Amino acid sequence: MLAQIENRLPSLSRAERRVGQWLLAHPRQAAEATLAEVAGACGTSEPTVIRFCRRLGLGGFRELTLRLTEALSRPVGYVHRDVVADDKAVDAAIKVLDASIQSLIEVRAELSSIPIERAVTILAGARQIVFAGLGASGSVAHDACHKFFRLGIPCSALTDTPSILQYAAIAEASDVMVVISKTGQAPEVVRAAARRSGGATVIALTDPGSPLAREAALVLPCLPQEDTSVYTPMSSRLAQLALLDAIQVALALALGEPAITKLRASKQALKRPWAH
Amino acid sequence: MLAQIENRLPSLSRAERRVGQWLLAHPRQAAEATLAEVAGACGTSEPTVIRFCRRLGLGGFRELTLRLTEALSRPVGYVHRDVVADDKAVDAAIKVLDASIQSLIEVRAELSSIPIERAVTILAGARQIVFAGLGASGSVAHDACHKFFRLGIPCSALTDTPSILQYAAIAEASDVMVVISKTGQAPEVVRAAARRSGGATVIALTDPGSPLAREAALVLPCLPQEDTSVYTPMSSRLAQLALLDAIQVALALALGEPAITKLRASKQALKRPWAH
DNA sequence: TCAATTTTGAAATTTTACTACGCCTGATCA
DNA sequence: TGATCAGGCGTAGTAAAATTTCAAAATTGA
Repeated sequence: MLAQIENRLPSLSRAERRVGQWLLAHPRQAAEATLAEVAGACGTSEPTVIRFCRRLGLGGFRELTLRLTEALSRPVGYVHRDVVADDKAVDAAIKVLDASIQSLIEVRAELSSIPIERAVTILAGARQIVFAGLGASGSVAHDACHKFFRLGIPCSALTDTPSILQYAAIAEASDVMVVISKTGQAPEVVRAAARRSGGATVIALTDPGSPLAREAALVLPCLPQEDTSVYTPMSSRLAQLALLDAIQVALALALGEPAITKLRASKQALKRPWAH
Repeated sequence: MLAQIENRLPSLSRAERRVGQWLLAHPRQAAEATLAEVAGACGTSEPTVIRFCRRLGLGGFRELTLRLTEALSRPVGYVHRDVVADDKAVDAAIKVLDASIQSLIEVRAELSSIPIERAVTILAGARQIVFAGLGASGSVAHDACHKFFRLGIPCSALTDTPSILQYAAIAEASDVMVVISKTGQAPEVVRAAARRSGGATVIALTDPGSPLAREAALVLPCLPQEDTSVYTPMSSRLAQLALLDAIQVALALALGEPAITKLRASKQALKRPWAH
């Protein structure tokens, strides 16, 4: 539709061409606007806009808005396009979503090279699972904790340096410490993983080449995607969450009936517990 | 959109349900029809159709046709297949990832019916933003807090009932309270939103039909997808995170240079601060 | 410069979306 | 069982938006 407008542009009269140009420049706005608004924005009159529609083979203004929304909602693929300063809020939001979707698709593609099986084996034997992460990784840790404890496994989340160091000092052999850190550089966290007591197992969600990765029994790679743009949010964090989701489900399968029962019970408990 | 209609169907009155059913049965026809035609086809009156639109959170019939054409013009991808007990770990993981991707794609598709613009306007004027959520929504709150405070706006995250109630009692007019709750039923949280002091603005990330939604100045809908399978992880939570990402970026754009500078500085601060 | 033709917008007209109001049904309680 | 009330629903009216009419202005070709 937009291409068609552009095509027809040269063959139109001055006022109608103004209409076409404005539509191309503000398609989203145009799709929501009324006839009068469009005419006003183009500095022309309502009949001109209608004649414009007819000349494009449309029945009227009503049909124009339909064809426009259609054109705008056709997905262009989820390739990452950078957010730019003059994007409208919705355009920016779409770009951010696309980036997030893209990063999940990448994880999915890499899935077979991620040692999920081993992670599940290790976690299945854990006396307790401790998730550790600082800053943004802290919320990932919290989230993971919420998720895994529903399987009936004792879990906790540590999100500050002193707690992590203290825990490392008292860890036991059958504990599993899941350390989350995008860069894997934070020295205190690396130290905690290195000096853990009792030979607790460390699983690291981090950059495979980082110092933290070297201390871990198992690395779940978290591809360090470039944060080129200031606007880029941490979509790698979404990927981490999704990966942990996947592992949790796989773990539930591995644990079998008892875990499933607990899962079901914990879901049940949330079902309007406040009803009468 | 269509999914949303189907979702809402049971909670509608008889005449409105007829409208919804007809829309689901003849979506393409519906997108082109006029209000009178739809009313006629459903064997009901025009006001009923309009009330139906309003109940779905749309501005009116005009918006319904837009959302419908939108829904019709996009293909469906990553279909959700349930995890079954004899899946291998990787198979299960792939299914979980697919479900997550799908839920993000759905959010992306619904984006234009989500009042992002208004959310940005409200947040841009906030003296402070308080994110409140219990349980799994608590980690979403934490995450959001981490994200928005990097724009230079005072933020906090409250993840337990007493804190939330206490805060509600001392909220000020220019505060914004972002309440996160998938079901929107938790009575204490609803009470906190209802009894906030000083007329603070409430934004709710919740089911549009819930009690919590009624207390909010703005609802960011969070489609209550059926947790049919025990294995289904809370992928709605991923969607919430992604949506908040999008809003944060849109807000950064709206705030302009000062916020961008702070964002850049906060990113810079993370760049190997421990090097030499 | 003057018709012939096209382009354009003001105003009238029709169609469409929306609102106010009151009736009706079905539920609740005495 | 009957009175009362809330909510759902449609009639009829209103506002607004789209479309048509028509005449004035601009453009073109001699």
